[in-house]
Amino acid sequence: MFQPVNSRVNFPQLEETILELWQRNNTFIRSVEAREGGPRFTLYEGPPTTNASPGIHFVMPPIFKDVIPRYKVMKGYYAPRIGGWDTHGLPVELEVEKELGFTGKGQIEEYGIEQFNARCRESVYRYIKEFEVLTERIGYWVDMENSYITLKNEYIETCWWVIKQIWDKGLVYQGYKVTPHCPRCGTSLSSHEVAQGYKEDTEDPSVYIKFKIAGANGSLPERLRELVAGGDAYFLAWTTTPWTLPGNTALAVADDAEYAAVNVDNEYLIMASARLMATGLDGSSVIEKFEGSELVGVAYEPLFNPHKFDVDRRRFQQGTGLPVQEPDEGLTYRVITTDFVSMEDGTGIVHIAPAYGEVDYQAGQDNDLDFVHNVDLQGNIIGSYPFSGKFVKDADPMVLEDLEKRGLLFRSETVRHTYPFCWRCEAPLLYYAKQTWYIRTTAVKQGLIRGNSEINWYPEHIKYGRFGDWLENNVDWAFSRERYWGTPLPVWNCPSCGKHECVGSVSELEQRGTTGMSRELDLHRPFVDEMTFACPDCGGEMRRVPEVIDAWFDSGAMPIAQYHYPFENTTMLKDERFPADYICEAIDQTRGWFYSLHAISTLLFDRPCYRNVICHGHILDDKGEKMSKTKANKVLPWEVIDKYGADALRWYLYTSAPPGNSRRYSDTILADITRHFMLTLWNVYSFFVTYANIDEFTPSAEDSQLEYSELDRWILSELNQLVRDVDTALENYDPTGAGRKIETFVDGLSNWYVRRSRRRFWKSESDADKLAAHSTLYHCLVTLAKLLAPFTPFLAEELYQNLVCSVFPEVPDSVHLTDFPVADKAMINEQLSADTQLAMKVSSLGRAARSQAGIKVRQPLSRVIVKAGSRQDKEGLERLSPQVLEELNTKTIEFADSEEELDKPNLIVSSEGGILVAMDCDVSSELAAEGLAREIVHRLQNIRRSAGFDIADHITTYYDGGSYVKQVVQDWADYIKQETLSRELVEGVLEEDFFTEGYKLSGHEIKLGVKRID
RNA sequence: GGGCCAUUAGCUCAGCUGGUUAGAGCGCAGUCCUGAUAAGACUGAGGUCCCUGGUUCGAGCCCAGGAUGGCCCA
Repeated sequence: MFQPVNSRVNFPQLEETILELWQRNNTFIRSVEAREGGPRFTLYEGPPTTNASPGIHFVMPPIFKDVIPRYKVMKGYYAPRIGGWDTHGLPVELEVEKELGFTGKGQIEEYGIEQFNARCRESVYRYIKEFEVLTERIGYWVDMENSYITLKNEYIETCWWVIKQIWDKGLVYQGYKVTPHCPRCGTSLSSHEVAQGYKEDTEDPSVYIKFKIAGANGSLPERLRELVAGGDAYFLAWTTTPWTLPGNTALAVADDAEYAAVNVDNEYLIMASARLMATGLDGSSVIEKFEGSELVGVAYEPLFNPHKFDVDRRRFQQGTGLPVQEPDEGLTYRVITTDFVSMEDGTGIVHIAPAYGEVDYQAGQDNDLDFVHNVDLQGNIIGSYPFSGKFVKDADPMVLEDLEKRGLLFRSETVRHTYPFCWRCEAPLLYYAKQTWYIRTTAVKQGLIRGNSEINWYPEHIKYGRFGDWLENNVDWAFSRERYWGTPLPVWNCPSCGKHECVGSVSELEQRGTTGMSRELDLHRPFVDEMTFACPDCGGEMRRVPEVIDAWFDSGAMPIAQYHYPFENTTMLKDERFPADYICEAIDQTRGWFYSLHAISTLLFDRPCYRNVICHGHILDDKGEKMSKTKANKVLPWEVIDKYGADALRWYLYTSAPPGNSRRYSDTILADITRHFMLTLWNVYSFFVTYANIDEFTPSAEDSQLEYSELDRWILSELNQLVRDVDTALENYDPTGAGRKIETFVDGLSNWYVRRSRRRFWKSESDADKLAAHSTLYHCLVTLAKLLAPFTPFLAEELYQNLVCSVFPEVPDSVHLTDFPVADKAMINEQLSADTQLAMKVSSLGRAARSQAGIKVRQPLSRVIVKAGSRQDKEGLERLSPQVLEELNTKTIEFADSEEELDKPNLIVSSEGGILVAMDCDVSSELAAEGLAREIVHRLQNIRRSAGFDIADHITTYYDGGSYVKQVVQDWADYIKQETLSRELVEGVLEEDFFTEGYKLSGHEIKLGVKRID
């Protein structure tokens, strides 16, 4: 006996009991260990950052990670999977800052780095708990007891080792460069972090500024000198960042463009001719025209002479850096030429502030320009400007006000454009020249590209699209952060002689005679900052530089850091733990983890560290918009799981769209999936168990003796095709294709096989045909359980436990310990598949014809006439005619050769795709009587059901009606008895304790009553 | 400004190498069927296959340009 199965099922509840079963039996670990000795399959866990409670976006990667190793295990692979948590970095610090109510870095230092970092540690462990609970609940099997955690000393030590390796290759350097800087977090961001924070439609000032040409300068071109002599002349430049104007040290023109001097209110403004129209100055009179090259070298007066505002002026000098310049009251700057002057926006004259733009900095270097920093690292204006002390964005209007007073503001508008913000704290980023530590990834660019050629990307276009392009445009990795909670950069500096040393391990620190290591070792700040050692060159005291490293570096080092290589697990590079067979994360990781993994692996080993990647899109809300806190459109995973269960969520993610696409989530889709797929399968299962228990069917291991019907052979053929297709799809990292095939199969199983087979299951006699039906359906369900195990592990387990474990005590005690099904090619019959599809089509057309004629299916008809599309089709239909006859409730099937033959008044025809199906709608008195008999059976069944009888209960049936009704009941007595499990049919009075109902059927009054026989 | 992806019914998605009248599920209206079914069948309404050109005997599919959305880069 199988456990009885209720057709009403609560999936979330069911899953909870399965979870307990797995826990009790230690099923996950055993599923891994059972395959020890098999070929190894390695998954790398991309560690989630544990800085907040997990949202629905968190469940997408683990669900796609899970399906492949589960499948591989069933195929015999040894696939231990280790979890991991990304615990360092800005996001964690921000969470703690929020808790403490901090708004800037200064408060952290006041609070104390030791306490601050302790809170960071506490915070991540708190969130790790939440992630663990959710991970388990969604059925993601990963070893969380041995998870790697990036904050551990061992993990950090490996990161140090990696940096030392790169250092020794001469690929770590400190550069004075313009980097995207977050004034709130007080640190530079790497290019992949910046990428995550662009906001479109950001409103900024759009201002046109007048730069007065210095008349005293003698080097003016002839025509310009005449111009200046006649009145004030200005260059007109455009900017969206007024706060950078005090840092202006040059104007740039395109040397081959035409510039015009126009007369505006008796002043002369010079700008590109091509931009006159866009600036609205095309109506003004053009006084003179110049080539851009003619303007180069022309001097103009600074808007703000730095010396008047107590700000240093430096100058680029080849080789010597940026020495401070002497004060100069009569300071002028000059026009230069560069190749990035746009004629698409602005005035064709570009304002250059070398401290605040990458190209500006470059221009400064190339032209030995002056360099003025008028902003500090917190984004506040320094010096003694009228707007000093203000945050740059707040200073913007004050800068303009000041310029307007002096008549230097030509026009002030606003513009909407795309601007980068800090991906975490949303402060506007400032491009800011400062010193940062870099890894020279550009030195291994060819290796990065070559390695990528060996990686399989799903979807494929990522390979030479987004990821390939990214590698082609590789820039050096700015990997230091001026922060607190992170892997400390293991570089020590000697203040006396300037020597830098990189430390690659704890033992190296010890060997150097490092002081400050006495306490219990913690490689984080501030403890590591207290560790000092003597400079090998001059004997000075070497101190660690203040920076920590980008947390992306941590996660990118995980292939080896999770094993504390090379300090432990020294064989890991050779025993198939490296590289990974499979990783899976969201598309935004092309510049994140996918890159940091690839970069570090290439730098260290000159080879990729992963072979196959599923790169999935994002979950959007039901309107196709990104889920975000501010929009309040976030879907919480727990709500979904508590309502529909993890399997439904998993199935949705696998089958609704290919993983590479972004997808819209809505609650109704989960409801739909539950009804359409999960419950359909469940009902087939429940149907099977119901009848198997009634018949005391016991599956046997060998079923070769069975007499399969055509229908059985058909579904078994479909099943074996399914096994083959699912296997192939999963082999090719295509869970979506595999899942969709399973869906189609389950639909056919339920709505053709089971529907067509019902009679075989409920007929009274237990014959060979019934046994074949039971065996076939049993085999389908058991195979489905195994096929579904990687996708919907809970439902699969439930089916397996009840259908298999309860019968065969010697089998593995979980579906996840079984082997993946193997297709029996001998069972595949393509012809039968095609024929059955045709029979379905003909049945469908026949029903359409009946519907047209208004004759219900319960009324038998004499014949159906089919004009098939081909001889082959006709033969196929002939073979399957019993199924068609039953489905259409007709006595005979005939075949026509031409459409004309179907053109008769009693024939109602329906057609599609060259197939014509005609129903003969003449209802003889015999057919009418049979129809009435079937109608009576149908009514009796309904009474039985509403009376609450069990399917197998026997009854006595009472009936009353006119003579025609009585005659029909007598003529069809055997049939009625058999169908309704009636012992006898009693004509006459209906006693009150019976269940009775009265009807009018085909114009005849009839009363029916039933009573259960105990 | 550049790159990648998507755009097919009200919604979610299929659509093979270019080949007859472009499909499914959900939803809607109606009819039917049903002792496994929370299901199923049939009919109907619902399509400018994002747009504009081009290649071709033939384009949802190939090519060019553009639009919208998502992601990424500047």
